[in-house]
Amino acid sequence: MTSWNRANKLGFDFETSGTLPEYALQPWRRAQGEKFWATSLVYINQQLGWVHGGVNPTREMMAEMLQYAIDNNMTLVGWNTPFDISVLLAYGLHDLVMRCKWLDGMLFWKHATVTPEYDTNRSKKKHYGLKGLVAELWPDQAGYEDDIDFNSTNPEMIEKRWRYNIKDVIFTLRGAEYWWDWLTPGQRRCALIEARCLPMVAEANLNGMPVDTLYANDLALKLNADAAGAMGKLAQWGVKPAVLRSPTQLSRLLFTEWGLPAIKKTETRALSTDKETLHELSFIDDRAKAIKTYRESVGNQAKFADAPIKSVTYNEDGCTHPQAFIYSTYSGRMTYASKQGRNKDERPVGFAVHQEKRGKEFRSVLIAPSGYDMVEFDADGQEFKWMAVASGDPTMLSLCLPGQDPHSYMGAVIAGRDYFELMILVAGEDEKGLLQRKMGKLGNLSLQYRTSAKRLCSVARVDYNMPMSLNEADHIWNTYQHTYVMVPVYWDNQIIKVKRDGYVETFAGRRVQMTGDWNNRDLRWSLESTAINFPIQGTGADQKYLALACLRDYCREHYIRFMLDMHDGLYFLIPKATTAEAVPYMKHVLDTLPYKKAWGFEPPVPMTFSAKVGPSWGDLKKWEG
DNA sequence: AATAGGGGCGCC
DNA sequence: AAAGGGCGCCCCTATT
Repeated sequence: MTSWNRANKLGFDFETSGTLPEYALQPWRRAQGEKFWATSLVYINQQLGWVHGGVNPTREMMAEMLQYAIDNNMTLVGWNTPFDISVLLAYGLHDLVMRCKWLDGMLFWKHATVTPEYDTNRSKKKHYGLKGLVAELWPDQAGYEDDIDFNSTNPEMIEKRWRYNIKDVIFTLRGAEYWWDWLTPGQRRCALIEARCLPMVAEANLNGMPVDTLYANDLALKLNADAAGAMGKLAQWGVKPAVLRSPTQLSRLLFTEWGLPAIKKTETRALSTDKETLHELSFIDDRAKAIKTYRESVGNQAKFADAPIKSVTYNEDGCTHPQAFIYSTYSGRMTYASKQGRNKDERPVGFAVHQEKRGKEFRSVLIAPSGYDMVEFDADGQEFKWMAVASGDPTMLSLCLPGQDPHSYMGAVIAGRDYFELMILVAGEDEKGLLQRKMGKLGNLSLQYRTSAKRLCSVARVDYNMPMSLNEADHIWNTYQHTYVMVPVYWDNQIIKVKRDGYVETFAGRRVQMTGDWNNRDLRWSLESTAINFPIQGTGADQKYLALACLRDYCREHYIRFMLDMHDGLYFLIPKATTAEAVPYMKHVLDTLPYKKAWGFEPPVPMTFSAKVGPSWGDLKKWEG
């Protein structure tokens, strides 16, 4: 990874507008009778010292820029580049876009400086915008964006905006170069792989995902009926919905008026009214069960039925457009924003797709566009495998080999029976066998990161609805410690190492600064947990970006669209006629990702993916190739 | 009226 | 003393 070469970089930036000011950030409005447009495009060849582009840029002007970059083997450099790429895509330049190379200065800045949030300022999330960059690096230039009207058609303002646009590109190039210099070779590798995914993320944000609004309406009605049913049971007690929606009022009702026993407290020492509390209370009082049902139904309706419908209504294109951000977590995972603007000005472009409940009932809300199959590639046992690699635990590593079933193994150890015997029972769908495997799965998934027996017990009871005593939880906890002996050793060693180094790295070289106050009683546990967790979770993120990068060309050649990232699951839309050929090919690419070449590290166990195909998110079937 | 923060909860 | 981590969104409440 060499030093920054100005000769092969082309800085660029758009200014945009729309029939409403907020449409300036919604390129998908272009397809709706051109309610979105670019007001200005600047691209700069720093080496040759010229500025190209112009105000009211045409599709031809944009194509010219892309063709120039391709012909001269130059890389386009932007700031928060997915947005600007989605502008180009909205103008119909898909093929050229996918053939170009892209970078993002914001991405470098993030890689260079990211630190866990609690390590710096708990309340203020750092922003990595261009204006913030200028304020930090060139404070005398700060405020250059003042008085810019992005929507005005006044000739003076157009001229002013053009000069502002030029400044943006200059700062973009300077900022990208500045932060590139900060990066270690490993960080540069990761950032470049991530940058390969920029146009795919731009495409997903632009296209959004079709919502089955009829289905979503039915779901809303059903959840509404569930809530009404629960409310009906509570009516004789004079309970009002508003009370159930308010933690303070609910607390008064449960513990003062009804005199039910307290289960646990919140961080601020109030009596908790959460799901676990209601779950435990439901064993002694049916009213608690009805309250739990009511709260879950109401919450799920708002989040997963009403919100998708609202976004489709707002977007006017039958689609929901949660906006993916590559940069938003320190671990490297993408997150999705459902809204643009804040508070009263909120624009509901999407919904909380990342939190979508598991299960057909909810996930059927999202469907493939006509002519496409929805395809999911899921990284098999991703966190279990990376923990096996990180800890070097021989038992874990052997369970990552083909034909093994880690959950059956753990279940067998917990039950004190033979592993292969249990595997046979599970294969025959024996009820007791399946239950023992489920227990093993719970242990494997819950105890990887220093969870206590107490918490394990709660997860089992509340989330899995499994009866479990604290004694049984203790047994599972102890079994985990004895089964994967190197995992607790990894925890200890990792804490010492990260404390000493002042940073923590993934297997790929992604890095987070960890120079916080390890002696602070309130911070220590969090810092330690990040030290343990980051190599696992962050490597998963690196793996996802590598996967996307390696699939990009194939997707372009076969009109396959990247749709959604769910951390260890990647979703694509594949033209139906292509699916039969594409799925096995893409699976092969994913099963043989070039880790050694990309990261300089070859995982000692096979990293495989499973494919699922179907017409909607709720109706995906395992691909039997 | 608008905003910030807490409680709670969904996913990985 | 006890403590998995990472997020974003919904709702309510207190504050200004």
